[in-house]
Amino acid sequence: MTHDDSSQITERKRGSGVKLVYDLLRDEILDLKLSPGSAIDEVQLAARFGMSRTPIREALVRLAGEGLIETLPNRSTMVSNIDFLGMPAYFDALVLMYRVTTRLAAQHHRADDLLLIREQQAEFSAAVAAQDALAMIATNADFHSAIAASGRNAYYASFFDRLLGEGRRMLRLYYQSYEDRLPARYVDEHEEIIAAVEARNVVEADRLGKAHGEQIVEQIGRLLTRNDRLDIDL
Amino acid sequence: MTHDDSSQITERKRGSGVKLVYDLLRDEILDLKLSPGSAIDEVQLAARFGMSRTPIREALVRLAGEGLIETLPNRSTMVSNIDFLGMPAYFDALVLMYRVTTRLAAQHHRADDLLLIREQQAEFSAAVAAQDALAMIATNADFHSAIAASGRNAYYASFFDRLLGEGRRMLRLYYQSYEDRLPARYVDEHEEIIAAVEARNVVEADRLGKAHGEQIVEQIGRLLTRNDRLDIDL
DNA sequence: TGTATTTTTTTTGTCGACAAAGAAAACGGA
DNA sequence: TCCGTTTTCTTTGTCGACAAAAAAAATACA
Repeated sequence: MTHDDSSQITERKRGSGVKLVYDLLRDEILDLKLSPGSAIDEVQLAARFGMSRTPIREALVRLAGEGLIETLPNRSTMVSNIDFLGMPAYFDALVLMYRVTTRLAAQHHRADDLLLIREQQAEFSAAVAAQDALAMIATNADFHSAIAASGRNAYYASFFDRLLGEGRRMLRLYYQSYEDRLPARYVDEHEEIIAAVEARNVVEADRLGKAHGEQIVEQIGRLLTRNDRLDIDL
Repeated sequence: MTHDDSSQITERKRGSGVKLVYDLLRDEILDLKLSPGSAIDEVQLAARFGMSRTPIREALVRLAGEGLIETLPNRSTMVSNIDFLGMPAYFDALVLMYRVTTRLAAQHHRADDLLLIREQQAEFSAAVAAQDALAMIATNADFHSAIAASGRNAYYASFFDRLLGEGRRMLRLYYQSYEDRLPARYVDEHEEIIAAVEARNVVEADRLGKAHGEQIVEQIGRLLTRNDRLDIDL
């Protein structure tokens, strides 16, 4: 038994249960609290949240729609594995979306967007200062999500959100091993991005978005090749 | 009453019901057989398919995940409206994905991919010859989906599929009004794209993808401005 | 001991029922 | 007749139960 939240079986409002389960499970998956490949038991979840299987099931269907869990027909459902083979494709898409969303933000942002963006940047900065890896990862995603939202293209924004979500799991691996060296640089790069967006400097925003994305990709790539070497050395 | 399929309440295999309902509803929505904004009644669907509300509900949750239907809390669920205000953003994303997927296809396709692509092109060509608007729209999407799949980037491919799906509804409007003029040109452009992909000519594939996308966007744009003028003239 | 077959157990997919939340209709007072 | 209140009706969200599928365990047989 790893849970002791039996005390919070309080009255919930009708219809709120699904969102509750969905949000919590999503976070646990993306933070690697639920490890990829581990099984998910509907009955156990139902007991844990003090509700029937029906709303649990609905939350699982939604998560499956996002590719975060996989459901074998008639048999167990499990947390999706991280697709290491597909990582080049992932990075390609991620960098492109960094570029496109930052560029569009420079073009289409409105004054009050910057407030929200600065807010996210402040939270990211605070997480870096506090050395809180999990918070760093989440607030970094929120920052870029806010940039994307200010670009006023819902299609890019939702696609980017999905990529960032998937990326949270890989970043989690990254921060687990490297132990907080470079995040300070990301804070500075974020500041540069904000400046370029505010100045409506489209070309510079594009360049910074691309560089920022490639930066992160390179770091993760370095981690992975290091892990490969370890395998060989054993 | 518009349905008379009460005869096909045959034995289904356990677990197949959801997919059945999902696929059918999805097609009906994208073909505009279910008009945007129209209400969806769970009970009625359950009766129509001869099953309980539970699997119907699961199919609806999935469709909601793709944005094809909208669910107001505690109140009715309805087919999503086509977001005309968001169309510039949509076209922007669509053209970019035309480019990227065609480009990647030229880079990464394998020999047997071309067979599938040519198959889809043949079906599209047949639909054009038969003047079957609905089939044209669906097979056109399938063609570009096959191109994207051969590019070996699952992230782009699934995003593109979603855009193409949403686009089917707009194309449906388009073909309803214009009555089959330009489709023949699209067949030729598809052939050019296939040739560029097969020759692994990345630059040409990129150019053709972009041109093909902008072509379609321009046509739809023309339709919409014409409609605007009609409104003013009344 | 090892393998094929049957039985038990676990877990999912589906069902019918019921209560909550709105919407629509019925009602009443000015 | 109009407007606010109450009552009925419709539709959703949730529940507990049960049967189908597959896995795991038990059994039989060589």
